[in-house]
Amino acid sequence: MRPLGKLAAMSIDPGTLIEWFDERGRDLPWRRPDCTAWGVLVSEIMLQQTPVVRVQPLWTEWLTRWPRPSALAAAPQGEVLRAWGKLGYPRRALRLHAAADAIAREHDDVVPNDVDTLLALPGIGAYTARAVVAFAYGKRAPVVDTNVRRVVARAVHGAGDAGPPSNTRDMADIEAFLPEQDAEAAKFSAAVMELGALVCTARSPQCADCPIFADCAWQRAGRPAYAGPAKPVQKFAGTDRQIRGRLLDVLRGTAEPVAKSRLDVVWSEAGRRDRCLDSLLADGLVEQIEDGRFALPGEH
DNA sequence: TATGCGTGGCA
DNA sequence: TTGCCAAGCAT
Repeated sequence: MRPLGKLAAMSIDPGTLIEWFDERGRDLPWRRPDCTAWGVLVSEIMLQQTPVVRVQPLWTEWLTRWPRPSALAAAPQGEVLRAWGKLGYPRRALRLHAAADAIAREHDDVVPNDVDTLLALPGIGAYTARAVVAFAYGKRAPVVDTNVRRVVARAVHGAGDAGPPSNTRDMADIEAFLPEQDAEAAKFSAAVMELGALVCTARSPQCADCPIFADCAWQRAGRPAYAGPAKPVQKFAGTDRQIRGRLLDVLRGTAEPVAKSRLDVVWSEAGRRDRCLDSLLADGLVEQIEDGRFALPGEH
C-alpha cells in the first residue's frame, strides 16, 4: 500500500491502473504480442466510433485476407468497401486503402512508427497516430480518446463528463500522469482507455469496481452531474447519412452495376436522393460507368 | 471550432 | 419508442 499523502496527490496512479489492467483487461486479438503493427492500425481505424463487438469479426477477416498493407492496396476499392460491410462510416475503408497504398509504396510496406509520419497518412488523426505509436511500437505517446477524456474529467477534474475537446489541453492533461518509460507508458494508455470502456463508462459507471475509486476527484465531490455545455445530439433517421447508407447497401449487395431505378427505391424524395447519390460520387464511394449504371468504385 | 459522416444495441 | 452512445477524422 502507498502512503496516504501520495494518494491524495495522485488522481490517476499508473501502477494501480496497470495492475488492474493486467488482471481485468480484455484479451483482444490486436493486443496480443504476435499482432503486427498493421493489425494494430487496422483495428484503430475500425474502432473509430464503432464498438469492439462489431469490429472483432471483421478485423479477423481482414487480417487473414490482407495480412500486409501491400495486400490491401492491391485490392479494388469496391472489394474493400464490400468487405467493410456495415461497419459504418465507409469513408474510413477508402482512407485505410489509400493509407495502405502509401505505406506499401513510400514506406517499404512497414507501418511508420512516428507520430508525424503517421499523421500524414489519410484517415489517421491525432488519436490514431499516437495509438499506433503506443500500441504497435510500445513507445511513449499521450493517447487521448473519448474514454481517456471521460476518465480525466472525472478522476482529475471532478466533473461528471468531459467538456468540448481541445487536443492540446487534453494531451497535456494525460501527459501529467504518463510514465517516463516507453513500455510502461504504452500500457498505462491502454489501461486508462480500458477503464473508460469497462468501468468508468458514460451511462452507468461501475464505481464500486473502480481501482482508483479512492483517488477519484468526482467521488470526493459527491459525483456531481455534468455541468458543461450541452452536447449536440446526432440524428440519423431522415438524414443524408441514412439515405447514403441505403444507397451504398444496394451496391454492396450486387456484383454487377445497377440501373438508377434500383437506387431510386431507397428514398421517396427524388431531390434528396439524387443529392445524396451525387455526394457519394463526389466522395468516391460510388462510380458511374459508361452505360450510365452505378457501382462501387474500381471494379468496372 | 462546429459539422457531417453509418450503423446497431440498449435503457 | 426515442435518444444516447461506441478506440475520430476532415473540412
